[in-house]
Amino acid sequence: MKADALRGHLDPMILAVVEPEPLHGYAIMEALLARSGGELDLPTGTLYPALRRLERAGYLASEWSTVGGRKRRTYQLTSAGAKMLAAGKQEWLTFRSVVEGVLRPGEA
Amino acid sequence: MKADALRGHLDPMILAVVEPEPLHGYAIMEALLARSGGELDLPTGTLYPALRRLERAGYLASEWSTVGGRKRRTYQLTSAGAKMLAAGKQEWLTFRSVVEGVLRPGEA
DNA sequence: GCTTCATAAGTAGAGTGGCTACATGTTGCC
DNA sequence: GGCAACATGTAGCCACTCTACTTATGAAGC
Repeated sequence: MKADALRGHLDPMILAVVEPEPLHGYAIMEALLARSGGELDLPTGTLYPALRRLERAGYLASEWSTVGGRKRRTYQLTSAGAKMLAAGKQEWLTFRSVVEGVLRPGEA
Repeated sequence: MKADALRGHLDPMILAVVEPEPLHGYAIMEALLARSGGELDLPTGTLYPALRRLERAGYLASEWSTVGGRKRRTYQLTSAGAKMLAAGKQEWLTFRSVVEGVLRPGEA
């Protein structure tokens, strides 16, 4: 999977994995990896800046904690983030229908 | 639909519309608009550079012609382009399953 | 004749966001 | 002592889409 493909789709995916429960960055990486069947292996240089961006934008809120001597920054969805996630899901459906309307992926 | 969403997905879509028959730039724009149900209205500043890029890469071949006093540059798919298109369709299926695995868009 | 829209192709420059590569530190296993 | 996994982060690159602009013809409306 090419890198650019992710552009603009990563944000809702991050919001989606923290929706059911707050997670720290490393756990978010693992959740994305698991939920994508091992396909979505984000480099830290992508994830951490994305988290800060989402927090600055008000979609996530973070809190520091220490577990077993390791510092963690745990992110949870804000109400604005929940709205953004819902909008993102809707946009995905539109995007998908656009691409498939043009690509007709069945006709290989 | 946000602009970035298109990133990395535009190329296969362009290849897809010129697959059945060669088209010139303006006609490609219209074909994309039609096939996407009016959603994909590309600015010329996106399309024309993309076409040149795809030609430089060997996926498209172009030819000038004049129709009704208007100059047209008609693009057709090369065999490398056809391969690229097939690969692009496959990649789309992977990408789709990754996003939907993470997003679970049904659970709105 | 003049304006305006659709047709047709292009360039310049900006912005953004995911990437590579690097930096830092802990815990636990061999 | 050394390495893997855990955990967080920054700096800078680069590719692609965008806005805004330029050029030019044909047809319709007034």
